[in-house]
Amino acid sequence: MNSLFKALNDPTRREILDMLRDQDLSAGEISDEFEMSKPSISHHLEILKQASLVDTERRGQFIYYSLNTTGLEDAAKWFFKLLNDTED
Amino acid sequence: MNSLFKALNDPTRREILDMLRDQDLSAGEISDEFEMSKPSISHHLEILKQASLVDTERRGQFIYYSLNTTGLEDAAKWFFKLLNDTED
DNA sequence: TTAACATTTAGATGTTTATCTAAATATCTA
DNA sequence: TAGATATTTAGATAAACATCTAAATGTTAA
Repeated sequence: MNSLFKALNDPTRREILDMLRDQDLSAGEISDEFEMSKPSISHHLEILKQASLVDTERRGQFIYYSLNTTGLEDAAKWFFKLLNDTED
Repeated sequence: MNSLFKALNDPTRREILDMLRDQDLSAGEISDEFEMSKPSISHHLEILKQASLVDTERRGQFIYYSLNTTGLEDAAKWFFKLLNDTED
């Protein structure tokens, strides 16, 4: 759970997740959307990967990133648990 | 959204939220559950409050903390949005 | 009104994090 | 195989963060 919340605690990384909702994107395509160096984006992608929020797949020269919905569901469950069992 | 994810990105704060599911607790009662100084816990509580994850109410000498379910629901909605509109 | 208790504020310190540039690695194509 | 392109790794730096102790503030009760 630690790596998950760590990964979500950055606006750039949340925006990357948002971008991946529509389509898979290569590291370069993601990087193009930000005014930030490629190594920095690469670092953000690595943190998202460690948190099981994205998956990767090499296609030729490119490495494509996609959302890992299982990871997202696990995060959503954490909130459900907190909300559902709460005494009001 | 920034203060929300920042608040969630700490195991102590997440445990505090978990404790508050069952009952409201004073700052001291919360502090008793951790091997950490009272000022540190106070600081964590302040961050949870800024994120609208908890509310406070003074009762005499004590200040009681309770879960703010609205704040939690907003967080849950963020995950829903990411999950529901995703192309698979 | 003073002593005791509950909580927060202030200030300091070590660690983690986001970012950069430079260099390394991997793949494709001419 | 050499050059070009895509991505990551390494190393450095400044900012943010978690934690501590000491001091301040707020409340109760004798």
